[in-house]
Amino acid sequence: MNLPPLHQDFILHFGEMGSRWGINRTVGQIYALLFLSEEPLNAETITDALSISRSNTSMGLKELQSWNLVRLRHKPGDRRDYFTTPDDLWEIVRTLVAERRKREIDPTLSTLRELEMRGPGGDAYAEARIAELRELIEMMTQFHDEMSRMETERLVQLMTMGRRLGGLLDTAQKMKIWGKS
Amino acid sequence: MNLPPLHQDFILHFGEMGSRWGINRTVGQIYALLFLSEEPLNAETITDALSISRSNTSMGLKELQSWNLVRLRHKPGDRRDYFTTPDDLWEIVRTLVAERRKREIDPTLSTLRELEMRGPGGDAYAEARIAELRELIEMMTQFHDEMSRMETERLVQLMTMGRRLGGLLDTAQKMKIWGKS
DNA sequence: CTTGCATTTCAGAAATTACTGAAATGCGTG
DNA sequence: CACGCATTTCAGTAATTTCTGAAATGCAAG
Repeated sequence: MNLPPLHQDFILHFGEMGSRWGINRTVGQIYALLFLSEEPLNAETITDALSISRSNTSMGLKELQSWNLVRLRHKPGDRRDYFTTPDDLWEIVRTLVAERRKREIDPTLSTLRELEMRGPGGDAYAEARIAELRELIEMMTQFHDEMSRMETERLVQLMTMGRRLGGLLDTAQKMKIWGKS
Repeated sequence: MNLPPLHQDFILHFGEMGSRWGINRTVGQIYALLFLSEEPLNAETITDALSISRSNTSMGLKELQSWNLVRLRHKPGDRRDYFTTPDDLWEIVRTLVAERRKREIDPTLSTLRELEMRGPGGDAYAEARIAELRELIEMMTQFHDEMSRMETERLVQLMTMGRRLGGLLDTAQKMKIWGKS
């Protein structure tokens, strides 16, 4: 890996972090490398920059594509694939959340619903617990749906509200801006 | 593993899910088992229920304790340790978020800040990218701080606002409920 | 201080996951 | 349709993580 120290350290950090999430070190490093690069990079360049095998690069890129985290580009007169990350960081966050939801939340909801379908079976506590968990997850995904309907600007606005959130709820409630869901 | 099918399937599901997060299958299963149990369980019971080794149980419980995800209980006249999960699901979510933040977000923020400290080094794009990422993460953690200051009831209120969030922002802005952050 | 139970530690075994090089496939160009 | 380059697949190997049984530790009660 022969990169400027800044890139080097950034990439190593996200390699480590990657392994705490579901993705492996290499995939994290590839993403970090692309993230810092203004120009799209091809597989050969990535392979050299990270000192990994060409096939590892190929698998890593495939993984990133399955997460919708990289975009494929082409240069005129060059038939190699070039990869970039979106310029808009919020778009990256949205993609991450959406993909994790698809892979983790949705299957969990199906399982919980399936378990509830079986009806009472003797352990009322466990059944209540499962129902409660399902409700919580549904509530959070609905909230997320709402947030993802907002454009970036609005989201930033919401985020920067800082400590005014609680007060806002008060005001809204007094004004009956919304009713019971 | 000799459990009712409901418990069985719930536990297996969270075992699988656990491995997508940083935690391993066994730890996920132990947590799922405790989650469904009204009564606190001791290590011996868990070992038998999941058909794992006693030492594996011990390590799993240690891991869960390090995440603050289980509570230790004692029964009079019994010196074994008993474990439970909190009744309040929101508390569980809060703990999860707080711990992941401590382990993933905070170290990342330090790294990014350290990288920025090094000052201009030739790659303006990469430096801008890192700064932008740091700002995004800071914004999200501030938002999270705000949300975690709210009590459960308020949070549910916020979550169930459904599609009224965007409108609420409009209204609030018109009324100048908050200014620039 | 010893006994008896409960828990933890730890080194090695087992299982899983990641990585590589070589071969195969795909695909545009002449 | 064959050549050349780019990418993917895959079987074997390497590395890492998880799990176990045995030994060590801890600790309350007698």
